[in-house]
Order: sequence, then C-alpha cells, then structure tokens
Amino acid sequence: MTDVGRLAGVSQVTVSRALSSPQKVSPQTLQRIEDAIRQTGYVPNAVAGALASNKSNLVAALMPSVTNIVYSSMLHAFSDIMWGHGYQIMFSETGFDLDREEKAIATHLSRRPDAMLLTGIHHSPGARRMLVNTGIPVVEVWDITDTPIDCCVGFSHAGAGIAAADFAIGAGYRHAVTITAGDERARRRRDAFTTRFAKLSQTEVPAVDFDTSASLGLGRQALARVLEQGVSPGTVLFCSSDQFAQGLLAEAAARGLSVPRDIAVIGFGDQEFAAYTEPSLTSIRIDRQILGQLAANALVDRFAIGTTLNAVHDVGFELVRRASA
Amino acid sequence: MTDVGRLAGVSQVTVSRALSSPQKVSPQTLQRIEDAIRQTGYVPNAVAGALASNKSNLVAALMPSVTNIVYSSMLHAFSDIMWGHGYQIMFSETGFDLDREEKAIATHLSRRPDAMLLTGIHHSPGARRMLVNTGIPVVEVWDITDTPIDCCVGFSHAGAGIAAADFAIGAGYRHAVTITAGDERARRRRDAFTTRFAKLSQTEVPAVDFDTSASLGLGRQALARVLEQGVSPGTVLFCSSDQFAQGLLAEAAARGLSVPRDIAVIGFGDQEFAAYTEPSLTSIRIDRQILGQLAANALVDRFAIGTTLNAVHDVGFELVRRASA
DNA sequence: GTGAAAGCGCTAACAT
DNA sequence: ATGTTAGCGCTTTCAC
Repeated sequence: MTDVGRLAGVSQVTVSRALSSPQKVSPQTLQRIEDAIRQTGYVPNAVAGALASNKSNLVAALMPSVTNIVYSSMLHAFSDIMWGHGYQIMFSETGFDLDREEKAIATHLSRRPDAMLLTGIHHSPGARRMLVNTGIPVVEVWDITDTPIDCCVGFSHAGAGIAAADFAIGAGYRHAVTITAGDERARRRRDAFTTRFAKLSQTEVPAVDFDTSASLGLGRQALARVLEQGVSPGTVLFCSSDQFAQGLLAEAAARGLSVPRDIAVIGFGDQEFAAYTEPSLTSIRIDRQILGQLAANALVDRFAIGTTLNAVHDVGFELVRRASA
Repeated sequence: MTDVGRLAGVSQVTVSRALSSPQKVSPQTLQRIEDAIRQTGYVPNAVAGALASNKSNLVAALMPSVTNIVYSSMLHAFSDIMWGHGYQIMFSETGFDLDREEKAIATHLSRRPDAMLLTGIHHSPGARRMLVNTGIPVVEVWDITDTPIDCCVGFSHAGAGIAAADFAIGAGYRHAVTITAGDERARRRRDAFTTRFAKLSQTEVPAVDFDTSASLGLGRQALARVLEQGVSPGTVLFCSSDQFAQGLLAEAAARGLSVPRDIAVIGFGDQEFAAYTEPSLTSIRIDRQILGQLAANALVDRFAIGTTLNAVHDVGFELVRRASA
C-alpha cells in the first residue's frame, strides 16, 4: 500500500481511503492510485485490515454435513446472500457431535468472525459460554427454541412428528414403525410421532434406530428389520429422512411388496426425487432456501440495526401427500 | 495475551510461546499460564497471528456449487483432511462462471490463504495471473491438464466420453443422443462421446443441451424433446449427470416406455441412488472421496516439502454397467 | 527458559 | 482532500 502510494505520489493512508471510501478522495488522485494499483499488481491484505478495524467480514457457518442436501442447500442460500453483502464464509462440518462443534467454534472464534451460523439449538455449555462472551451475532438454524443464544430460524421438530402422526391417523393407518438416523433432531421427531400415534391408535410404535446418518442402503436394511419383527398390513413407516424412505421403497419393490398397500412410507425433507420415486413419496417439506435466506438476513439486520426484530423465526413445514402413504 | 501474562507473572511473549511451542516453556510456567488462560477466558486472535507470521492456516476452496453432491462430497473429504492438519476452509461457490471465479479468487487472496483449491482447469487470464503472482500452492481438481497452475487431481473428461461411446457401441447400440447441462466439462464429455460414437456407428448424434445445472425435472423435459425429434428403437441417451438420467427414467416410466429396450440410458457420477432406480442406472463412477483426499494431501505435501511429487494426478473413472444400458 | 524490541499492513483519530 | 501518528495482537529476532 505504501508502494502504491509512492507510485501515485500520495501517502499510504490516501490509498487506504481510495479503496474503502473513494468518494473521500479527489477524482484525479483516485485515478492515479488506480493506475498504480494496476501497475504494481497490488492485492489488499484483508488480514491486516481486519486486525486494525476489528471487523473481519468473515462469517462462520457450522453444520453437521455438507454432503447432505438438506444442509448444503441452506448453506448455498445463506452464503449467497452473505456474499452479496460483502461477507465471506468459513465453514466446518460438525457431524452431529457437540464436542466437535465446540472445538470448531473455538477455532472459528479465533479468526474473529463477525457472526456465526450454527445448526441446531443444542450446544455444549462451553460452546454457549464462548459465544455469549464474544457477543457476536449468532443465528441458530434448522430448529427453534424460546431461548436462543441470539436468534434462530427453523421449525418445530416435535411439531413435524405430530403432524405426521395426525396425517397417518387421518389417512386410516392404525400401525406404525419409526426409522430414525443418529441425529438428535430426528429423534425428537420420532418421539413426538410415537407419542401422538400411540395415543391416537392405542397401539405400540416400534422403532428401528441407527446411530449414523441416513442412507439408501440403511433404508433397505431397515425394511428387512421391520419385516423380521413382523408388521400388520397397512403399517406406516415414519422415516427421519427421504434417504431412508427411498431405500425402503427400493427394498419393498425388490421383495414384491406393494406400497402403500402392504406398507406405507412417510419421508422427511422432500428432496427433489421424492416426486419421482415409484410410488411417489409422501414427505415433510421444509423450505431450505428461505431458511438460509432468513438466517442471512437476520445477521445482516443485526449488523445494521444492532438487533433482530424477531429473535425466533418459525419457517414451518408442510406435509406433502403423494402416493406412498 | 498481555493480560494472561500479567496474571501468570510472565511476559506476553512467554504466553505466545506457551501456546505455539509449549516445550520451550518450563512446566511450572506453562501451568500458571494455562490457569491464567482459563481464568481470563482468553481466546487467541488468529488474525493478529496470521499478520505477524504471514501464515494464515486458512485454505480457500472454490467450487461451482455445494448443493451438487459431486462437489460437496469432494469438499467434505478435502476439508476433513485439511482440518486434521490444522487448516480451516474458506469456501465460495462460483457457479460455472469464470468471472465470478475470478472475483472470488481475488477476494480470497486478500485473506492470504496458505493454499487454494480450484474446481476445473479453465480460469480467466486475470485469475491465473493473480494465482501465479502470489505463488501459493494451488490444486485444481475434477479435471486434468498437462499445464496446471501448480498441481491437479482429476480425470479426463474426454476419456470418460470416449469410454461411454465405446461401451455403448460394444453393447450393441447404433444410435445415440446426448443430454448435457450448462457446464464446460460436461460439454467436453459430450463432444468426445459424439465424435467417437458417430465415427464408430456412422450415424449422427443429436444433442439436447441446457444452459443450467442438471436436475430431475430437466431430465424429464429432455426425454420429451428427444421423443419429439423421433428416436430409433435402441437409442442410447448419454447424460451429463445422473440427475438427468433419473428424470429420463421417471419420464420413460410415465410414458410406458421400456428401458433399455425402447431407450437406453447412461448417467454420469454414479450417485448413491443409481443402483436403486428402476431399472438400475448404468453410470460413470468417480471416486470423489479419494479425489478430495488426494487434493488435500497434495497441498499438505506442498507445505511440507515445498513441492508435489506428481503435479498431475489422474484418478480415473469407472463405467459401472447396470440395467439401464 | 525468558524478555525486550521491532514490525506485520492495515484503519482510526486527529490534524491540517 | 490529504497527511501524521498511534496502535490492532500477535510472531520473530536477538539478548540475556
């Protein structure tokens, strides 16, 4: 920057101003500085800038997994808007593990991000403490609570489970089994579903639980397990993910079972393929695009006016009925 | 850090040392410093550290899209390894747009990353210049070239197109149509396929091209377009993505067409669902996990020994034959 | 094993 | 509209 200034015949500060607030520099000077920048191939050092101004224009985004479309589409929408406002994204995967999340938070905080996006509302005490101490804007997504660290944008997982149970009962199913991945939020949906369905149907609701992420292959295994235990005809399977549901459908087809006659299937996430499976998949839809955008906007508002209007934003969900249940 | 030092009765430098090279500090002092850190809730400032040491422990990763599993799984593998080596990831989406990529590169370079991952081997002249000027390690992934900026890990897209054509001819197909998304690498696969297939079959290979990303819905549209133009029985459709292929399959089922008898389908990417579609999908598989890992390792080697052994790493691909072709 | 001094490349505050 | 000065919180270098 000093070099650029020398070449343009001005001081280093003027170069700094030319870059950050060009209107404060006379047009001629600005021109000479721009030329000098081009000649020298000067690349600003945002690290020094961040240190001096105590503003990094960096936002940290933590999520369980990028390979899951459910999170990556949120990240996409979020980063798109943040980028538009001049922020860059540092990201880490936390894999449904609070300890890993705490470590990631600590590391990210050392970079002095201007804000942080966290997936979920449950965090280790240490994580919460660090976040509260630094006082940066934090948005928790994909869930809601009355006591967010700062603000949150999501939906009620218990609500989704209840909605699925009510739908299933309304559709005439009197038996159910849950298929659940190793994810705390999925378990909360399962529990709400099970409680509600059991109450309304007066039957037990067996559970098939995995302690890893959902996948097509596990979905196939799940059906095998369900059939081993024996199912009444007209049982509905409530899955914690469309991945499971797709696997279930594939396995049912392979075994010559008719869906939804022999077994009915409800997915979660309403992924693009849900409309195109055979039979098409009944699922719970969350607008991830909107969710990511609202999360970004919450932070941007927070930067601008110092506080968010609505600390808790429920984006809701929608049960999309198709052919599988 | 000064505060911590005061509390521990040592100078600020000693605290710095205790953090970066504990073995250079006496055990007692270390203990007192650790206590002081805990008491004060001190969080290191990596921004200042990066400025002073000219080492950011930050790696930039640019890719067209995170919502595409093909890229996100690479990112996952890459960031996993980099994180294990103490690096954090700054990421941006570039959306198959070289101008956007150039802007993103410039912005990222201002953060002084220690290395950069780029998707693809084609970049704007400006982007290339900046990268060469800074001289940081750069790994280009998902493609190969004899003239990488620094090093690259990928496979030959032309090779994949040729392999698909050879396979189709070998399987007895004498007519083909290509379905291609708005992606330069997809077009290169298409062109190689078309040239080879046309030569071997002595027929024309019509193209259905889109200028956006592949999706299931577009795949359905693609079949409609293909059928409008009229296809000979036993035509094989070479898709630039499994998404297209899945859409094609869905549309074929909806129209009562038999796959592969009426039309055959070859996908690209071998996504998890490829084995479970009806009929199961013949596709081209790339080991994205390995690809991401090799990219990370190339950078880590570069940090350690200053140069990579193999600047160009061809991870290859595998045509996985299933029922659709 | 520990400390003092210098400086990384910027921005902020104040002066002109 | 431009320059001067100070300093952000570390690491590096050199002393002791």
